[in-house]
Amino acid sequence: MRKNIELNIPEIGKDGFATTQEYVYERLKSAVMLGAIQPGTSLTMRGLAVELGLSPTPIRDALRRLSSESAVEILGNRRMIIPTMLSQRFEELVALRTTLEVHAARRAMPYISEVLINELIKIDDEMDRQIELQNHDHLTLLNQQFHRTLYTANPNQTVMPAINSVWLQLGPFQRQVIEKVEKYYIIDRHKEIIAALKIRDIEMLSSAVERDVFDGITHSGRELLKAQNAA
Amino acid sequence: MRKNIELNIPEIGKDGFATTQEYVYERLKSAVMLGAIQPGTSLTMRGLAVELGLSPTPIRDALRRLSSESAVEILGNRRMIIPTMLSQRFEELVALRTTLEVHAARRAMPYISEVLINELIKIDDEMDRQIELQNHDHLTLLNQQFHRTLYTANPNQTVMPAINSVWLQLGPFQRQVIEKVEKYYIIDRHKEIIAALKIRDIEMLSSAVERDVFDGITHSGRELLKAQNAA
DNA sequence: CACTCAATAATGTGATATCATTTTTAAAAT
DNA sequence: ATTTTAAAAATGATATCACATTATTGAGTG
Repeated sequence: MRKNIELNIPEIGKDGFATTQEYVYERLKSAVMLGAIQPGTSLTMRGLAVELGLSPTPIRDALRRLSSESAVEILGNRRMIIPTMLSQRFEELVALRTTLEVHAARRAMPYISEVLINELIKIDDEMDRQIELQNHDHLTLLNQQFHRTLYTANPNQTVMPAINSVWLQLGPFQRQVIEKVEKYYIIDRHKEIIAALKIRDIEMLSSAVERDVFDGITHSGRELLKAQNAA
Repeated sequence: MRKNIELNIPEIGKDGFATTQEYVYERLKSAVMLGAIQPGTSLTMRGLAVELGLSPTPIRDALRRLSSESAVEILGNRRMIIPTMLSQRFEELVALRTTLEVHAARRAMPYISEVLINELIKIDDEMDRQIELQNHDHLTLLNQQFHRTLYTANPNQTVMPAINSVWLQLGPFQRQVIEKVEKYYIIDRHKEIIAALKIRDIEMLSSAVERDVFDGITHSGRELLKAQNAA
């Protein structure tokens, strides 16, 4: 029997998307980002087509796009799965994420305005509220919104696609971390980032972003992987 | 009348590719990389399908993949073009390329072996031969092979897709630089990279890679853009 | 009970058809 | 000549179909 894939993602509604393919892409992307699809799950075009009530064509497009972004892995036998995390890959991903986000923040610095800082403060305030509610999905999205707002302050930035790809690759694992690590403290380094922006201190900004990435997933991710290896 | 797209790329032959889509992708990728398709050229699925004697389906897959990698731009009206280079985008791309390649080199350092160094020397020797022949296409490919060999020494690296994307975005412009800048010196920083690898000096490696990117395209690219703005 | 292997089902790929939208064209109007 | 505009052609998006390849199943065998 076919193993049904859980897509318990808030239905976004096909409206507002120019094409069906884009709708499927955004839906699957958020499912991967938020870890709604378990690593190891194999995806089939026809299966998803039935599940979403569409023809395989737009599904195929969306899956290809996701595989371009390393969000889904194409096996030799043409099967597609959400990759499982391994310790070495994890280390590479967080190192790359740090490099990319520090780069993006530094390149955004010249474009920081008071308006943008206020926008970031607003997002961060909303995050504080969601931390109390322990709403992890919403928190993940807000966290990404915070970082994306900062990095896209630079109107010519070319780094967001790479950052998105890394986020996608870490998404499913982060969900596992949140679920399985008991004491998952959300430490908010955004205050430091905002402080650095206010005084236009690029070195302080760099290290604040670096710490944000480290505290956000690196430490607890390593713990989970160590526990998995021991078992 | 339809403007025919020049695809004067050495026919690679459909053999050796698992799927037609992959063949089209590799063919178009090398065309973009080597600048065989002029920036501003608009690509149509049906046009390419006729040109390559295939159905639109695999063409579509390949184009979508290339657009995921920012090699082709999708306009609002669903048209696709090879993007033209602008000064600000160029600065972002070379800065990102530097960041990514320095990162990749540093993460590869622990995996460097004597065998790998010899492989790099072999590629570099071949480059020296091609420099004399002024064979720019072959040189570009060898240069990429040199860098890819270094970065993929790390078996867990996750940065190559991002580097490939940047290479693709700089490809068409680099061709223009080679063609239009009179004195296009190819300065070979690979000797420095190899020397740094031999003595396992990571800071020397970082700055050698940085200089290699700068000398390779940054300086002459800026000159061309300045000349274009003046005109 | 474990294993082999053939038949059956399911899958990804690529081609074709249809449709709404966009681009091109060329004739008409100024 | 230049602009307007309506008809024609071309295009991308999606659905459907055919086919070769791969996975699954289950009966037979040890």
